[in-house]
Amino acid sequence: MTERDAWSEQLRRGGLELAILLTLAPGRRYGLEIIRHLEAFTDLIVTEGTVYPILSRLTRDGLLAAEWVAGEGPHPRKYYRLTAAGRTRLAEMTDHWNTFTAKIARLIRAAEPRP
Amino acid sequence: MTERDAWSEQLRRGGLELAILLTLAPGRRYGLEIIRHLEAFTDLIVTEGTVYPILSRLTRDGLLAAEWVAGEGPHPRKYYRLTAAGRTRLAEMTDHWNTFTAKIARLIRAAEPRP
DNA sequence: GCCTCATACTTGGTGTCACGATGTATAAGA
DNA sequence: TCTTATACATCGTGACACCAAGTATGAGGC
Repeated sequence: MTERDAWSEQLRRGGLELAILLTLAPGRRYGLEIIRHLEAFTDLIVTEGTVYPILSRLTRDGLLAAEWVAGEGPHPRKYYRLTAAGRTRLAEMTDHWNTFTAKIARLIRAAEPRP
Repeated sequence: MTERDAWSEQLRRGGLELAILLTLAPGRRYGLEIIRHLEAFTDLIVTEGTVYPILSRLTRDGLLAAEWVAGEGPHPRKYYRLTAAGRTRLAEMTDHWNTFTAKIARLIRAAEPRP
């Protein structure tokens, strides 16, 4: 299904992981907070079923550290923050992102009708 | 395996289809030619096993048209060109790409240490 | 005429991953 | 007590790039 926007889903696949790490760069945040921030700040709609698996994977890989905090809200929250490894990795990924988008941008310019 | 660069592969997934369509925007090209052009023009390394399935899918979806041409090289070549639908779709995708990268760029700026 | 070698396209199997749906738990408010 | 909002977790699914191996064609050497 969803033949139309199958591609945009593909596109997100690469970007979402980076987007989540970037969201955590300024400081710790919990799951739903990340979702709301992404939507408010970039119009990127992501659901829980998408974000939680990514957060789990990033934590398992040592890029994030998780910490339960109770008493702040109606429900205990699991806060995530970047580890040192996560920060290093984020820098690498940002770098990679920039060079990759530059390549695509170059193709886009080459594809435009001659000016 | 390849835990390290698993992400960069993910990133390519979204961009490759766009990159291939962009490569075909100026005119028709055949499979290996697309691979060589991407490598020469953008340093993007893609193998046959990656490109041909994408070309098949895009053709099946009506975005590309294929045509066998013999006598040009040592082997008959299958040339691909954008259809009208493909051109429309390419414009949509380019648009989508631009807005998406703008969102990530915004996150990157927000993640930088305050200047 | 045979044998490499480069060209060119094809295909099957594999692993990864976002996404939707569903479920569980907690506590405030009516 | 019953609803509602918050918050996190997970299973199943389908899509898809990638690797590897395979097929076909003709040119050049000897």
